[in-house]
Amino acid sequence: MDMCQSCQYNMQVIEKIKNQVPDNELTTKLADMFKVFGDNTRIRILWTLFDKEMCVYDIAEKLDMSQSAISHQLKTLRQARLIKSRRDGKNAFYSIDDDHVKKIIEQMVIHVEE
Amino acid sequence: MDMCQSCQYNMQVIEKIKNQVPDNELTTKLADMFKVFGDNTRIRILWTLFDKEMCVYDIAEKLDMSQSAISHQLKTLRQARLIKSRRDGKNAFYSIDDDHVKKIIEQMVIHVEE
DNA sequence: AATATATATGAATATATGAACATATGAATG
DNA sequence: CATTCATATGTTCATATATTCATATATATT
Repeated sequence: MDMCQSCQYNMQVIEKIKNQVPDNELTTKLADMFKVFGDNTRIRILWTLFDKEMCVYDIAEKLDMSQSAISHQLKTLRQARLIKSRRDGKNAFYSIDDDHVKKIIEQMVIHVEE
Repeated sequence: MDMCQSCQYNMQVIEKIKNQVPDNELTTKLADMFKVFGDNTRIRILWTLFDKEMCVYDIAEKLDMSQSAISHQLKTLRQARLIKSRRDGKNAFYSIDDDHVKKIIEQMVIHVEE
């Protein structure tokens, strides 16, 4: 695949989106995905999972929030396929399911920090 | 500045955010910025402005929406400093105000397309 | 089987948001 | 200065969203 070695951009995709406004299907998909990132709790959950997988209780404790609130947001993130879960006994361990997640957040950090 | 030549990432920023979850101030800023991108109309407006500056009426016509709806969203985008405006007689011309905007959307396109 | 622990889920509530509508403002032109 | 054209804004309404609370489910332990 034609890919920039440094930044991992797919050059074909970049070429494709250069000029005209794409159809509503794509822009809606984009907006919906941005929405998933558009919540403080979800951003913090994702960040927590950058290092390593964690179980629900530990995420809740680390972020000082209720188990229920975290569980609800985990569901949202899972449905968006940004994270995945695995059962291990009583625990459910969650981890990042997509290489892009970190890059997407990094890009936004650069934007808000600069 | 220590910057990747290909992808324009600021390496210091990337280093900084590597490990722990940052304070709420940053994550809230991030989430709020993601929220601005998290709307179909705003994504389409930004895309429309990638090529060139445009006036409100032309944006509304191109996206087949009311002048009022577009104007409201332009305000949101302007407050987030993603676009800027200039008056020219009766018209207000809007244009992208930040180099990151395109990269941020591109990154998300890559995510949803792959 | 009964209990404890971890997680998920449904309902309710409060808040945020986007668009429509009506109207106001600003600038050019007769 | 009245009118027209372009844009901005305030209000209202319907919908979406995040959290809390109560409860259900799943797994392990005794």
